Amino acid sequence: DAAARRAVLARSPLFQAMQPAELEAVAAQATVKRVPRGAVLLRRGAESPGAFVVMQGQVRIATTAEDGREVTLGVLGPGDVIGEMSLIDGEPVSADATALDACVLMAIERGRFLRQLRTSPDLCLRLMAVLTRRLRRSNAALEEMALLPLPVRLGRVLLRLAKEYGAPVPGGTRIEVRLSQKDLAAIAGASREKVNRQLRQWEDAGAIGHDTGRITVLRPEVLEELPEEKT
Amino acid sequence: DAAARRAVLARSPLFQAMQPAELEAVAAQATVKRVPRGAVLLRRGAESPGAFVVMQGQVRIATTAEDGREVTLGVLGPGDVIGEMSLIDGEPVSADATALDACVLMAIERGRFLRQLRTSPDLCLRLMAVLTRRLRRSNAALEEMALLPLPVRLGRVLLRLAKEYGAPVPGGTRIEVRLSQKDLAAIAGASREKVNRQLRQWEDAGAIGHDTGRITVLRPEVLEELPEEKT
DNA sequence: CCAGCGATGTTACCCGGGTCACAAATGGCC
DNA sequence: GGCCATTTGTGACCCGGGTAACATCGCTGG
Repeated sequence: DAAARRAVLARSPLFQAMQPAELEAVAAQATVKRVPRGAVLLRRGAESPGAFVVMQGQVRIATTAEDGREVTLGVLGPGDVIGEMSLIDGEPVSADATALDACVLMAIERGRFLRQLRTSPDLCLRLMAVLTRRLRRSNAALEEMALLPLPVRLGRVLLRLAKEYGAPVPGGTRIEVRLSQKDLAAIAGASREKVNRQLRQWEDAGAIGHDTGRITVLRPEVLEELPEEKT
Repeated sequence: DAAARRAVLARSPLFQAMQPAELEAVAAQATVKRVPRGAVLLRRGAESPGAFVVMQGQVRIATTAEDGREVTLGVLGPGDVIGEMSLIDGEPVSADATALDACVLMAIERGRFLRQLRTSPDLCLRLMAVLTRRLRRSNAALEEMALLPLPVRLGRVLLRLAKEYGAPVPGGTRIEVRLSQKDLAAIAGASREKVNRQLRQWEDAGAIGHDTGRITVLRPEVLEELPEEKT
């Protein structure tokens, strides 16, 4: 549906503020793709299949080592772009992208998008801004991983998810993403067991609640203020 | 010296392959800045003072927590750009940049550079490629930090430094960057003591050597092949 | 020239958090 | 409804690597 496409594009950090004509051009040429939960959109090592703009649902970006342990680099939702890195430099895809939900995506073909980039400095600048934001976040994650203990990291993950994908419910904010404890562990960079214990502890303290696999943040301040420094 | 400036620009991933005329324009308008070892080029939290292209020397990008512990996000050398992130999105600088050597830099003024970006899609694409490469590296670092034990991480750090800043000497490759063990620890994300032990161990095994604060990689294969997985 | 401070080298100790090994609950899905 | 697979919940154990606390060795600058 063309109207829906435009609506998503308008909210996207990449395409927002684009001239209506250009926007129309993008929306018109893009093909919409529907995928079920669990679908693999990008596979590490593959050639760039173009990029996608998420219209509905969430996508998890992660890498898996040979021994099965994995690290989640981020969770992206409506308006976000995936696969743009390989699209830009032509290198192989560097991480796997899998759908956490049933997703609706807009596929962007490589050559066409590159051509569009060449004609639109504004689009270029916005894409740079997107890359820059990712880089900032990646660096921040690296710093946190190196300096902060697990409970703090996990707390921040939950707060961020609540901010980005949260819906207000009586008494708190419900995270509308389907994430298992294993997923959370991969995001926070820890073992599933540790995550379980920490969640349980917060639940006992009334800081969070959960049902049907979704977590609700009840008292953000408890997750926020944890011993960043000791002594 | 204008010729030297052009030479550096020509080797830079950002400016290489630029039209001679454009290149000339950039080189002409830029102001050269010389700073001593230890000089702070960017300070976290500051407003963007523009960007710099490193012409000579090395620069360390790092963040410091309040308690003094720090994480080094990267080491940049001739041809590399620093400060471009804040320049692009106008957000405060997110990491500190300090000179590891006496450095020669080319300062790029923000407004002017943004204007130049608007007129040159090629420049845009190359800047995106630079950002993309950084993002790939940052993600890889995150993954390594989460999954690999310290000796492997440190080995990779040394190999990378040798590849990027190494000079061939009889029997090996000498890393021509002045890095203390503390610096290495901050790069590998570990304690100084651990780094010391590991280096000593490799030195005893004849894999590396050192004098005057510089490390020489003698047998790269020893640093490469370490137990990535343990059964 | 030598005082002093940072960089190195080394040890003993301790703890966060990972691993292993389960039991219980949940929830798709025929 | 019943079955199998994935999730969740917990305990015991162990180890990598951080911390603390030093001795020594250089540069480097006054």
